[in-house]
Order: sequence, then C-alpha cells, then structure tokens
Amino acid sequence: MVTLTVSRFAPSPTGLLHLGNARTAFFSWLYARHRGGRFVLRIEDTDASRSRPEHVEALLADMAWLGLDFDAGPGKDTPEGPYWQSQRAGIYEQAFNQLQAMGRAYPCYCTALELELARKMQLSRGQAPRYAGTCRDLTLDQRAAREAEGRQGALRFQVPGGRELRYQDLVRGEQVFSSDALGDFIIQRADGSASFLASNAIDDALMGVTDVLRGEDHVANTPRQLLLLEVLEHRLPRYGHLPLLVGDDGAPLAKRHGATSVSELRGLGYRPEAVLNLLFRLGHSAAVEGWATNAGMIEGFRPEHLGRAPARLDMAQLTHWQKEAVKLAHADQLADWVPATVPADDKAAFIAAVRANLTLPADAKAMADMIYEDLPPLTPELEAIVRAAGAATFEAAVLALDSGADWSGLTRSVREATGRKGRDLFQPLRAALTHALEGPEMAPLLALMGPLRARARFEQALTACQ
RNA sequence: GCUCCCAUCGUCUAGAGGCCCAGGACACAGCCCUCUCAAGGCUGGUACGAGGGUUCGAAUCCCUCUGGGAGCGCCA
Repeated sequence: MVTLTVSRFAPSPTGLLHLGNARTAFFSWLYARHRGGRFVLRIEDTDASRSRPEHVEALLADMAWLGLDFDAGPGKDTPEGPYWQSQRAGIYEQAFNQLQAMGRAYPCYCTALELELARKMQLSRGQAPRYAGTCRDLTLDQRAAREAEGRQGALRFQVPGGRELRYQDLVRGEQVFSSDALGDFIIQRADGSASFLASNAIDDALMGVTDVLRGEDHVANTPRQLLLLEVLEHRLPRYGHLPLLVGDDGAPLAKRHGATSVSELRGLGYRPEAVLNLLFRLGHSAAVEGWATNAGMIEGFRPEHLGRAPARLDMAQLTHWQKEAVKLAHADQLADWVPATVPADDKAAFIAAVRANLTLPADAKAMADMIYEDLPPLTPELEAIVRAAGAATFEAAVLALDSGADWSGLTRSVREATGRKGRDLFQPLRAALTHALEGPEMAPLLALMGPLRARARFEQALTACQ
C-alpha cells in the first residue's frame, strides 16, 4: 500500500517565528508538496506559562504571509485533531495509563534540587549527566510514603538498558545510539501535563505523520521518541534533522544579528517570495537556477540535497532576492509602498519610474520625498558640481521648462546652449533636480515633479552659482 | 566534562578517487552599453582549515589536530 506523505510543522507559541523555524516549516511544507502529500500544523502549547495566544495569531499570520498553507491544523480540523496540544490532555493521559499498566513508566518523586545535585555530581566526575534511576524500583509502599509526604510524582519512561537503537535519518543517514546513554525521561510532569517528548511523538503518530523534518537540536530526542512509540505500538515516522541557522559570525542566530523574525522582515517590507528564495538555498542546494517561483521550488526541492553543516544567514543575499522580487512584483503588490504624498493619479507612473531603484518601502518614501517634498540643502559635493556647470546650464533649463519642454527637450536645449554633453550635461541637472547623484531615470522623474517644482529647483541651483 | 554532527571562494553551494591547477549564485572590482548614475551585458580576483597516511592518482577514503554546531531539563 502506498502511504501518502504527511509532514508537519509543530511550533510552540512562545515567541515570534524566526527565520530558523520558518525554514524548518518551509522545508517540511516543500517536502509534503513535492511528494503530493499533506502538511499539518500543530500548536504545541503544553507549556501554559510560556505559550501566548498572541504568538499563535502572529504565527498563523506569518505562515499565511509566507504562503505555507496547511491541510490540517488550527481552524482546519479533521478527525485526527484537535491541533492544539492544550486540548489533547485526555489523549496523552490514556497513553500514560497504558504505559504504567505495562510497567514501562513509573512515578518519580525526585525534586528539582535533588536532580540538580545529582547532575552536578555526575558532571564533576566527568560523566554525562543523566537520570540515575533513583525512583525506578520504588515499592508500592515507598511510593505511598512519598505521596503521603505530599510529594507530587512525575512520570518517567523506563528506558531499557543495553540496547542499541538505530534509525535512518532523512538527512544525516544512519544514526546509532546506546540506550544506556539515554536515561529514563519524563513523559508527564508532576502537574499532570504531558512533556514535549511524549506529546510530540504521540501526536505525530496519531496524526498520521510519516515524515518529520525538524531542527538538529532534536536528534537526541529521536531514539527516545522511537522507543516510546514502539512500546505504544504506533507506526514510526521517518525523521530528518536540519542543521541550525547561524548568524554572519557563525554563532547561533540571535537578536544582535538584526531582523531575524518573519514579522520583522514583513514589517520592513520584504516580500515573502524573497524570503522563501533565500530560505530555499540555505543548507539546501537547489535544482533551480536564479529566481524560483513557489511551483519551481516545490519541483526543485531535493531532500537528499539538504546539508549537514550549519548554514550562515547572509542578509546581502536576502537583499538580492528582494530586489528580484520587486522587479517581478505586480504593480498591485507594490501599491501600499507608495507614500500618501504621491497624488493618486501619479501612483502608477511613480511605481514605474522608481521600481528599478527600490529594495524596501523606505526607498519608495525617499523617492517620493525627492520628487514631491522640499529637498535637503545641497551638499558641498553637489554644490561643486552645480557651480562647475555654471549659470548658463540652469538658465537654459528654466527657459526650456517655460516653453513646455520635457526631459529630452530640456536636455537638448541645455546641450545646445552650453555645449555640454554626457556626464557633464546630466550630472548637474540631476544634482539640481534631485540633490543626489544617483537615482531613477530622469525623464519620468521630471514628468512626476512637474515644471513648477523643477523650475524652483533650477532657480535654487542658479542661486548657488552666484 | 562526556556524546554526536559538520568543515570547498567573504556568504550560500556543486563536487560521492582521475571529467577539478575545482563549477554556479550573491557580494566585490573592472569593462561595455545608454547623451549621467542606476538597471542591463561581459570579464576578473578570491576557496578544497592544518598535519599525517592510503593510492599510480584525493576536495573526494583513514587518522590526529584546529575550528564551528548540537545534545546531556518536570524547555520545547
């Protein structure tokens, strides 16, 4: 029987979706889409103290903005749902009872302090810190005694000793672990809630997830989860672990690396297609040259070409894809980049004129200011250029304007009047009109600013020539 | 401290013993084009972390070192 591929993204809503998680989500999405499967979104909000509804809202908004649609998840319920772990306590409870009945899980009464102490001891002896199994063989009487002391037991999964655990990682190949290195792990906290290790694995199984793509930080969790699912007699998903994203200094991505959350990038005006094109190539060698559409990325996605080394995030590459995105964007998609100072009738012409010089909306604002607002004073460099051109240049320009000339007529008149051409002709005119040395093509710029403004700016240049 | 993973231009990567004195993209520099700048086109420089092996031959295999990443929670 051919099983439909089901992949998933299972974030916990404890903060903003950052690029690293977005990449995990994107690759999982690509994985499902590439194989014609289903993509599931599950909210892992078992940590009530850190999970926030507004983070879920933001996450959903970010996913939608990126275009990562899911077939099942919050707001898209199915019989396998609900897709909020906070609503699945009963399901986990059932599994915990089963595990305890089978003798594969036991209550542990160790306190945080005791555990911390034990860890320190092991560490100081040069051993890997892991749970020593203190409460594993407690008799019923001993358990009753602890309970009588008012101690709340947490539930630990009993890891069998002396077993070699192996699995085929989708990106790292065969992985081998000794069960002795694992230690009995918590599956239910003392407050009764399910731990990540348990709820995450159980839900993947129950939701029919066949392929889990997640961050490398979960590698060591995999043998534990596999063990757990095996005992529960669930079908085991395949796991693949993506190397983490690091900043330009090679250190784990952090705030000091700048805008690294999806919503920040969105706020700055980055296009989702640009972000996706960046992510597509981070730690993944694409079978795609140049700009890729969503369809192209789905088609060109190669899970076997996922790297195993941490990938550095280089914002210069984002800028490149962003410029591509702007170039290719439909005018409608750039409509809200146009500042309010641009007259409604000019909007389309404005976009057409400045588009090639835009990266972010802030650039559009600068362009609009350059056309419609009062210019900042000439810098010494610009003034020197204006003065070098001399009054004759601007007198001719004003005259041309007064006779209704457009840009090409104006430049012709000035050339004829002054004999200047090429750089000597254009640079002073651009400097006078925009108080800048570079920018969009002058012809449409002049048309947008209109003869009145242009005339005033030329007269200003004339003054500077005195 | 212990365990695991990784290591090709500044960055993302191709490369699975001879096709590689290492290819592409971004960034950078130069040139061309256009009556300026930008855009566009072309060209160029820059890399197999180090040291040992194995082999007729190594970026590709082995070892050591160095560097980076991850894990060792009643956090996910």
